[in-house]
Amino acid sequence: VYYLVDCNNFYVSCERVFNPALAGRPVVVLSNNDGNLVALSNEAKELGLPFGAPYFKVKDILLKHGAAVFSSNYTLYGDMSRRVMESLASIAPEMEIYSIDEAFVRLRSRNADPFEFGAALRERVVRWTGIPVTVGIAATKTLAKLASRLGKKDPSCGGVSVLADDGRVKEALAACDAGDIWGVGRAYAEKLRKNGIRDALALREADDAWVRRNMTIVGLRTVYELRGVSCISLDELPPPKKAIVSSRSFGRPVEAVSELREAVAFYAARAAVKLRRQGSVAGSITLFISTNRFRENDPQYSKAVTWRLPEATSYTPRLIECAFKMLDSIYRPGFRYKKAGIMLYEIIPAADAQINLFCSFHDSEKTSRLMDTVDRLNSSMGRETLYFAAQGVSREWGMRRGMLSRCYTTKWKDIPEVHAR
DNA sequence: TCTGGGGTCCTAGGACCC
DNA sequence: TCTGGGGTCCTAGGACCC
Repeated sequence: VYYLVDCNNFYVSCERVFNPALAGRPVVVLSNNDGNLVALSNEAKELGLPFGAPYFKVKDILLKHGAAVFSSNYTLYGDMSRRVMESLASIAPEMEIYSIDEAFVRLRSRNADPFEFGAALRERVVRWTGIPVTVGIAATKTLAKLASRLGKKDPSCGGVSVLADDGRVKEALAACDAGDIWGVGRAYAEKLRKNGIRDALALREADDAWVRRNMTIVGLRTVYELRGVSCISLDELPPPKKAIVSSRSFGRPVEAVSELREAVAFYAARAAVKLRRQGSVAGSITLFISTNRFRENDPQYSKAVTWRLPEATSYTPRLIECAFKMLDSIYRPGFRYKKAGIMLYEIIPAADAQINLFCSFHDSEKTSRLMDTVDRLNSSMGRETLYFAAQGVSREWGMRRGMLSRCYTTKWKDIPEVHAR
């Protein structure tokens, strides 16, 4: 039996844990740069605001209804996520962390009552973290996803939604658009509709050969999962990343190459940290820069370049040096740049890296110890305890986040104070 | 003025190898 | 008339997820 544990309006719930006055009010959390709505409380959803709406377009509605608005505080959400996952791990025999706010749990025991175990999972997370969750329970991951969706729509189920007997499964599938099934996106939903498959029950009963031909093996797996045949396994430990991306829009347009250099160094350094965290090195690096595509009357320029490194590395100074040269190769003056980013590819375990006979510089034990020391200082003493000067100090190009809450769980000076009288 | 940031997988077709 | 059989690697494009 699969259990999908899904946090309700996760980012909003994180804000509410430390700010109970937000209960019952419409609350939204914005994407980086205070760009779009990425999390909405139920009250905010009731105002008819769609996920992903640009903030500046819905600001007035939010203001009118007294909504609380937050910049995204990933330090807080990341730490709360860790707590939720640790709570689950304390009773889940097998578990996969699927995203920042979702985890799959599997229980093989035939003795356990699914509803009771689901309720236990839910109770533990709520009690230990204050984050409300919905648990969807079914025979496959895809059906568990559907179960949790239904659970969120039906407050009377108390946050635990079981989709067990086939009669109920059929009923639920018949009432569900095919496009709302996990694994069926916009394009496939449209294709299905054109072929007379509208609801998920019709998808489940679709012809295997047709599905295989039109939706590849991936689509066929989804169909099997709807039939109760488990095809998508539980991945208990995440596989190492094959690509690492670090990019951001700027808080304002950037024209000077000196500022772009800071940003590019900053992204390269972040990507390198992610790379080292999984014990890998990267063999190639991509840099892209672009202007603001929404400003149609501005001159537009966007360019990406990929270079192969002479030797795979995770050494930050080398990646920064490379990024600088790449920037010089594509930068053109006279444009208002809005975004830049670094991507790392050809990622392999550090121990497997091939040494280049013709390379004048090899990553030595010394450089890797240096990086290890920097990483450890930053993880124990706080982000950016040490960073490279090339990343810039004032970072005036940095992102806007004017409505940031405190880092209640990760910064000493932000810990909430409680006064008892 | 203002529009996010990460990722993965599959397939077809072409080039190449013995 | 009739032109083998078995592979790998790479790329672009398309799909999906949170």
